[in-house]
Amino acid sequence: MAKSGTSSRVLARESDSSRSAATRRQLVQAAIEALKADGYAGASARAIAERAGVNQGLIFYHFGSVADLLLAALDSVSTLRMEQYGAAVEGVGSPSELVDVATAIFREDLDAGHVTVLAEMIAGASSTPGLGPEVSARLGPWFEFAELAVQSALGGSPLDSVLAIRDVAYGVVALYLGLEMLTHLDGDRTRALALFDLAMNLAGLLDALGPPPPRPPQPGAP
Amino acid sequence: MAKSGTSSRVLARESDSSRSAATRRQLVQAAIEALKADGYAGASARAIAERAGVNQGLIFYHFGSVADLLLAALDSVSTLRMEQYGAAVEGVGSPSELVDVATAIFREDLDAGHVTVLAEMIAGASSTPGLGPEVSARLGPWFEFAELAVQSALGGSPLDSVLAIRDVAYGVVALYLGLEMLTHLDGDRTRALALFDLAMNLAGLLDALGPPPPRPPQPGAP
Amino acid sequence: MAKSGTSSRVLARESDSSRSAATRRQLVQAAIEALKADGYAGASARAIAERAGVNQGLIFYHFGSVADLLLAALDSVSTLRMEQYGAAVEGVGSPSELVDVATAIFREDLDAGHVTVLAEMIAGASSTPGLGPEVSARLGPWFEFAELAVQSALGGSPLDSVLAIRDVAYGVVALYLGLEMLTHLDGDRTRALALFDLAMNLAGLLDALGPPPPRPPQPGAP
Amino acid sequence: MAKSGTSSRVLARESDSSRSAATRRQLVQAAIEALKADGYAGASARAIAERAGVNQGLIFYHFGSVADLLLAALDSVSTLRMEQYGAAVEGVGSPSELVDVATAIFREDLDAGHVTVLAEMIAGASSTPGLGPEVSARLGPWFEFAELAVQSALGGSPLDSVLAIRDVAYGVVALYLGLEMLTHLDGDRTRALALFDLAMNLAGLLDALGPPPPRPPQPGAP
DNA sequence: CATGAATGAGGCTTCATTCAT
DNA sequence: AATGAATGAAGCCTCATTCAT
Repeated sequence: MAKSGTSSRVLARESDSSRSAATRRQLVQAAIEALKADGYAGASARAIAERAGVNQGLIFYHFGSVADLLLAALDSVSTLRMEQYGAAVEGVGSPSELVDVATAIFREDLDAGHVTVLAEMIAGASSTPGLGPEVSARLGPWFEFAELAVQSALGGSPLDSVLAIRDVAYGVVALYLGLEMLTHLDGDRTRALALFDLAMNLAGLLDALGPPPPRPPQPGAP
Repeated sequence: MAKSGTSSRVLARESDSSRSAATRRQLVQAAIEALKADGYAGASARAIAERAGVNQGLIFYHFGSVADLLLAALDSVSTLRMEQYGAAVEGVGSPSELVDVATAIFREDLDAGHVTVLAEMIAGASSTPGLGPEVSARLGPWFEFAELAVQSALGGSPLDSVLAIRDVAYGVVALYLGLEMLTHLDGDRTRALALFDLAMNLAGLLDALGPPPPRPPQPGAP
Repeated sequence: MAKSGTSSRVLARESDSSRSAATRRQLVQAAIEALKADGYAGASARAIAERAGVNQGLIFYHFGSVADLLLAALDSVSTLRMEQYGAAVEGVGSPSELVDVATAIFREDLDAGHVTVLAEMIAGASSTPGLGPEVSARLGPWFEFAELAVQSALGGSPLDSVLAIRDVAYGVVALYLGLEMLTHLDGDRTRALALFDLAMNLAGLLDALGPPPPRPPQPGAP
Repeated sequence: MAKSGTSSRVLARESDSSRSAATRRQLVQAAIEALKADGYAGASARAIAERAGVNQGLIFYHFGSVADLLLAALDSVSTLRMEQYGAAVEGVGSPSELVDVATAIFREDLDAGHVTVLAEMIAGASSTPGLGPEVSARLGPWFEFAELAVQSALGGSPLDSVLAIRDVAYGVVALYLGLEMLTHLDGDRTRALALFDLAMNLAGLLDALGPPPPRPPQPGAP
């Protein structure tokens, strides 16, 4: 509808195909790659600009600061992952199904290093004044999604009463983060994946205890 | 006699209270504090030396490089924590006792920031070539201790057969790490501690299922 | 018809209220403000454009370079001040009247920062090749006005023979400049204003010595 | 007495001949030259270091910031000039003698550009947050010296009652500053020097009015 | 052992200016 | 006329490390 390039600077968040948007996309992508490959301390303006094949000054022109670019990178990863996660969890109704889906997703995350971005930003926030709250705010979706997933798997099971969904979700995110860090550190996925197998065993138990899984969301049903 | 730097010091009475050792201790301590306060990227030679009230050059004289000093700091934290953990877990015989002890330890870790050092080193390893394997090697004791703890709580329970102790231990360390990172990020301990409460509930269930704790040392029992 | 940028604008009714002229005026005004607030080194293209609420590129489109815009700003301030000065000095016939008027003008200059622009440009000229002569040329009116004023107050007095009007005028401008700089530096007007009081005392002496002011335009006198 | 190089960093203000002091001296000298030649905006870290033939980082090692180096440069110029001024004014007892001495000094200042440093720092202070008060504080000696000089020339004359010494001194400094700026701008010393001739004429008048100049400082004489 | 000075590279950010649209 | 994107140099400052003393 709007012709490309006339969108005001503030609103130009969506991927229009203007030159500006292309540069921004390149920079965000390069920032993500730099975080994955060289960690927070290695994601410098120079390194990112080089990776993007773009003038260093453009980082500041488009994002104002390196930290803001990194936050944009985190946003990008979060958004994409949340979409992916949401699609994957759709239709999950039992613990074992959830673990199944989660395993596939986790494998993908490990291979592509998506969560590394999150982990590096969390750890890096210690070093950059003012970054902490920004990163913290961007964790919201991760918690929300985890709650959704936990709810969809555990809701109605006997554990529901014992476990506060919100707390479990917090732990799930923490565990996910920790597993990614350990795996990234030594490059050995097997130990983390073994845990998912183990989770699958437990999920089998829960499946048996739980109610015959109906169709997931049943608003209005007493 | 001793291979540790007492060489030309005539008066060095005790093995490691030479001036050299004192400096080393100061630097290690300062490195730990720098990692806690300013993260990996903030733990620079200058920052550490300043904190230690010591000349920058001494870092390189005593440790060869900043990275090596940071590793020494990690070693120090690991050793101290392992001793503490070991002492705390001694005599634990049931899941609920373990969770009890773990909660106290975790609270201490959060307050003092011990695990922050570990987390920052893991995340920072991405940015410094060659650091990864060194950090990885230093994770060994953490895994071993976690296995010990899990074993002492779960051994003999019906879950013993379903769960590979080693895998659970891996997950425990990951979770611990992730919880510390999240807590450190937003400065809110309540959500992490809620998880421990929740774990206590679960442990209560396991207590009931498990066998009356057999061997562990029972002073006072005739 | 007019050589000033109304070229392709059909509707440009008045000679200089075209859009172009408005932009130029905004930029000149913003440059003046930038010089007052942030000095020469703070009057960058970006800072000025931001202040003007206008695109950075327009500075170069309309003025060719930042230096040229700053010169235009200096021109603007000079012109406006000269008009004001001229109006104020009109009808002054004695030393004390002159000091009276000068005090009011000086106070105004201090409050509004007009002379700051001049001082910053003079000092800044050292840093920008080729700027010196341009600024120097723009000092002409200030000297001329000062001569006029000195002449109108001292002309015919016994001092007239001892003092070269032109030299006194030079000193007056220098003093004005110096007082503005010192005042601007520490934000304390009192010391500079005390000097004007003192000048008033001296002027009183000169009044007594001088002849009853003869020629100057005396409207109303038959 | 103390062997060179053992003086603590804080106290090392005086010119000892350690390597450190030599570098500092070079940097201060280079900063002065840069201010004279290229003004405040041209006195960048790079430019100064290059002029000093010294690594850029040493500026920050020795002075902490460019601004602090520039202040050290101002200190250096002030101190040296004050010594020179003090020596020159010694023994001055009449207005004409003072003007005589002042003329010689001014000529020297113009040729060497000493006051340019002061003027550039005053003007530059607008552009650098926090610099103003520091520069202002360093003006103290200039005012004090001017008061001393004015007092030694005017004290006891009939003008003494009409003129507040302190205010006149303020004006003298302002005039000196302004003359230096104007002269530096257009490279023409003649107009400023003509003013000193003019001052000499006035001083002649004052000499006649004043008391027979005794020997200047007469402590104990009622 | 310890100090402080030095180095050269690289950190983030802003500069004046140009150019395509 | 005006916009916004781009460039390359330069701004200040900190980095890890080395070396002479």
